[in-house]
Amino acid sequence: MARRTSGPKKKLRRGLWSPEEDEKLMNHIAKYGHGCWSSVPKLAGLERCGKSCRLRWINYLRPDLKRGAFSQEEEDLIIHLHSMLGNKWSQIAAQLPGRTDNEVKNFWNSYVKKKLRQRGIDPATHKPLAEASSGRRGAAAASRTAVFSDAELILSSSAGQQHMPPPPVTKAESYVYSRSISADGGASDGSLQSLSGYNQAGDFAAAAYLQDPDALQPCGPSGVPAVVLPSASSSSTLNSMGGLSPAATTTTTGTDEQCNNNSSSGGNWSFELSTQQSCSASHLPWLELGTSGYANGTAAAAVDHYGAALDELKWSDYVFDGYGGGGQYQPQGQCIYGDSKDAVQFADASGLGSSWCLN
DNA sequence: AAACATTCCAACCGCGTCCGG
DNA sequence: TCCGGACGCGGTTGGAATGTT
Repeated sequence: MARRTSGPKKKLRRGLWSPEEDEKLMNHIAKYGHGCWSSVPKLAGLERCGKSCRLRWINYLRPDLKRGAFSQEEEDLIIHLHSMLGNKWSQIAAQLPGRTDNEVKNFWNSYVKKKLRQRGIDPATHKPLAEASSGRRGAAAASRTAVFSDAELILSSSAGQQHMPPPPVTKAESYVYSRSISADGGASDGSLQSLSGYNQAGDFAAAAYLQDPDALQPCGPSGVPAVVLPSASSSSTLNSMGGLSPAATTTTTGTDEQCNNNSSSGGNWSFELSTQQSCSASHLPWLELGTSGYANGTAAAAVDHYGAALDELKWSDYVFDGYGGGGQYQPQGQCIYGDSKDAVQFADASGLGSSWCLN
């Protein structure tokens, strides 16, 4: 086991952080940014290791963190992303503004896992528990949960539209829960319907299909409209401090130091669609959009629509109550964020005007 | 009210990756 | 190319908070 600290230096504090320590760290970072984490404790007057300071900042002290319980939409998104990405908590958290990987991980382990198991779903594989224990009991469970096989997962309401090939990474398994599950099968309570976030209304309508987990990376080769949001678990942390517009980082991937320099001014958050290229959402290489939800036509129209709406959206709205709060649950409309380090993809999988993105 | 059990989450740990010297 | 420091990530743990008996 590696030494926890280097050399016979003075003993470093461990365990819970005191309010005084928090204040020191916050003050230091507010003034100077974190720079090199290993130097932070010394400069901030803390008897902690840099790693501990970094963790404390990322998971607790950052001003852009979203607090409180996970919303149903967040839960659905987590489940869906986990089905594709596995335990890539940082990538999952990158899709959840204001949430940290640690938070998502804890939420998963303490709540979602149990919930899925109660539904007869293996949280590790997102397949029926029945598959692990074959036999009549398993078959019954499979029937009860009505989870589709991978081959059936990628659905589109467009007749004749070819399914995308299966993701190349085996972990990437995505499927949906049908609402047509028998009433006594656990779906009637409504919770299962929303488990994957796909079955709000009647028949399965549309689902975002990620071609592969890497597709979550921003700015695919074809160059797509991007909306940049601060991530709770990324190195872009400081972009979100002090009122810096997330959009400011749309086309730049600055260093932490650069971020620090940009974080001094106040003001409202705003979103902007980058204008790198005009691009139809249907060209998104990483996303297949079901079309039935597009009442107004093309995916490109959706992008335009979002672009206009986002221009007026304040970050604070987005973070603190924009996540569909108060509105009808519309899980198909989701902002699918790219890797927070650079940019964020904005995607809609069902219909216009849906979801927390637009308030 | 006390003892015990369970849950939850902040923090720690170790490993992998990146990058500069 | 190698080495070491810094960082990021996922898994695990400790203990406070909460629930149950």
